[in-house]
Amino acid sequence: MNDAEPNGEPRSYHHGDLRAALLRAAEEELAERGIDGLTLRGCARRAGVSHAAPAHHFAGVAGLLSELAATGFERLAAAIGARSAGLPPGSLDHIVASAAGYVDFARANPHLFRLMFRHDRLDHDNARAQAAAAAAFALPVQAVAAHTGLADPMAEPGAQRLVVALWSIAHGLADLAVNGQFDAQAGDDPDGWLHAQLRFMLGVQFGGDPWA
Amino acid sequence: MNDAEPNGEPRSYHHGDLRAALLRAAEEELAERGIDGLTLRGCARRAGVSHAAPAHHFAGVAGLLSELAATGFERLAAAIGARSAGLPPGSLDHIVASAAGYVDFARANPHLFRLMFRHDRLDHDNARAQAAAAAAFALPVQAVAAHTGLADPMAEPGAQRLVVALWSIAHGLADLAVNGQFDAQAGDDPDGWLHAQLRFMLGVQFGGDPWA
DNA sequence: TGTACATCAGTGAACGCGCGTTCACTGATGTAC
DNA sequence: TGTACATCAGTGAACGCGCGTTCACTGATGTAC
Repeated sequence: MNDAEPNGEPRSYHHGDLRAALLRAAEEELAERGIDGLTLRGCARRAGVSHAAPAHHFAGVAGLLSELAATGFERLAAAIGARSAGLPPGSLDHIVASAAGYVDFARANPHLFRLMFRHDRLDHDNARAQAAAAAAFALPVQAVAAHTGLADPMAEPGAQRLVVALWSIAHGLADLAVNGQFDAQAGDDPDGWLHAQLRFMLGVQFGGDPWA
Repeated sequence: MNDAEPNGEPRSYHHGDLRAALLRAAEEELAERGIDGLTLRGCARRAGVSHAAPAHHFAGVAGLLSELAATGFERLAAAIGARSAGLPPGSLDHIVASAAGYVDFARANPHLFRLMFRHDRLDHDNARAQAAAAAAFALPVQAVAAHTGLADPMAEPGAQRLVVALWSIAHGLADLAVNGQFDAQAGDDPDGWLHAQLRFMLGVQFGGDPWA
């Protein structure tokens, strides 16, 4: 079957980069079958390797899922950063773009997004996942810092509420959208509908004119 | 073992109300083991009945979970109604109380709350679950109708955005809280912290003075 | 340059597990007459 | 009031399934000398 690399070279006994290949396979399994349909054996199968091989690279299915979740948080942060790059830090445009990055990431990777919050399936002390999550959660804090001019928004109750508001609004809209709750309302332009909704909500919270 | 009812009467061969007993057992299993730890066999075990008995009452595990989810939506609507009852319809107090009912229900029933949105585990066409979900989702529409004076808020873009804002804010805060994301901020009074946060967010959206 | 050896990364068979489901069955209940 | 019978709601054994994990193994690689 899969005894050759894409370039046509025969595959050696040693895979060479099985760990990365398993992570790719796991992400595909996740996208196709969902979190509960993902198994170590299935990932090994997809990677073209015996079912016992993953044990050499991951601490069980929780270890593999945690690495996937870490990747998810890293990509989430990257998506937010890419969206808001170039916009004036702390501006409403910057904040709306950040939230849009959050929502769009969730919609593009629904199962990965859900996995990232499924603590029951993740290794509680995977260092990379914890760091990636912390880095992603730091983004709304930075946005509010720029918006308010405060060095540490979390130390000031009003600014902390703004941070939590930003995060909750993006997360709530993303989660409901991922669950298909807006299918009836969003019509044939869900992107436009969701972004208008975000701009409305954040415009009110962050002081712009929401009706503009 | 469990061959007697709580009142001491010996249990007959026929259970009498096994369906209800299985639902109770299922809810306990759900609370203790989570969605993925709940099995038909486990529910039967807890109800003190053979593992094949549930097949007489539910269409597989999806059928049982859907009934649980339906109960969840019914209780969610009841919790929201109980919280906001007596407050002036459409007032900020009414809206904040409704959202607080949503958030508190989620925190009190984390696994049930998660189950209600796990479409992959539910029967897509369970009539009771669909009706219960629709009834719950009608509450924010009614709240905005009272707030704006519009008969059908969903027909007017601005009011529709208010409905979605109310729902997203409550849902986002609830979901993040259930996932423990605010443990660091909420301190030793999570109720007070969450309610202050809700009042802040909704106060901005619904026109009161959020700093009051 | 060659050889011995340790280490690493895979294989494939085997294990036990709990699950959902099926099946023939049996005890209990209700109804017709 | 009694009897026959159909139906219902449970039982318990059995099935096949895919899973995670373990195990002895083997091919490939790297290193010491």
